[in-house]
Amino acid sequence: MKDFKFEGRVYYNPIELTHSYIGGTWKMPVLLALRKGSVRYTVLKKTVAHISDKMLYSVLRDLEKKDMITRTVFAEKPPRVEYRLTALGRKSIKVIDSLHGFGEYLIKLNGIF
Amino acid sequence: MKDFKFEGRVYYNPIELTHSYIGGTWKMPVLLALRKGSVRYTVLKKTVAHISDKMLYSVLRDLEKKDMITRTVFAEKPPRVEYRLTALGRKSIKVIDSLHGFGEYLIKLNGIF
DNA sequence: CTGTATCCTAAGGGATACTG
DNA sequence: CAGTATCCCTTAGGATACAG
Repeated sequence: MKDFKFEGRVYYNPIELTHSYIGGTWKMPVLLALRKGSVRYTVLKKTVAHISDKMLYSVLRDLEKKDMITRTVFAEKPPRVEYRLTALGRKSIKVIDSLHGFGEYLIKLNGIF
Repeated sequence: MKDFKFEGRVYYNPIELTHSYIGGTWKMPVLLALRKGSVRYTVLKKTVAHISDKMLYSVLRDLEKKDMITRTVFAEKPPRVEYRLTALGRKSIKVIDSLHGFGEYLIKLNGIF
């Protein structure tokens, strides 16, 4: 694998690029929370246990920039904003499921629960 | 999903546990470099482009502790040490391949190369 | 050849408070 | 309801040097 540049930084392999899209503690849980369809901010916050406002908003902005989700604002009062997976976001779900499955295997393996 | 404790820290979901096994910048590239069989330190270092001694040794120790790889020392001169995937390590390869595939898709998508 | 140890920086992420 | 802004701390990871 040759190195490559993308948006101002150097990557050494495809896995690093994947990390920038779905890496970190919170991106995957948020994407999973969107798998069933449109979800609004407050619901998202409740669904993704323990996430702070700061991390939720920063993850949402980042995923939006990377075209993994869309953000739709409804001109209502109080305001309603809904988030939804794009085609690329849906594609990532398969990968995340794989990670998730491995995690469940590890839980069994280690006798947790 | 309920929270759970494992080796002294709290996890909120299976994905966090997976991260602790194969997360970070280097664990996956190192595991991939071992997929074909036993590999010794120097070869590993060359195979995993750009990794420093510090990160390589720290990743190897961590993976060993988590039973993802084994370390075998041969009493030769100069010393020879070989690393190899365990069954659990081999299981992780499927997951990593999935991440890797997504990365290759992203590369195409973004017109890199 | 196969590591260890030390120092240092950047970035991820928690806590808290505030706003249209 | 749906964010933003600010402060702070921890940890991943780079650079460098040294050792059996």
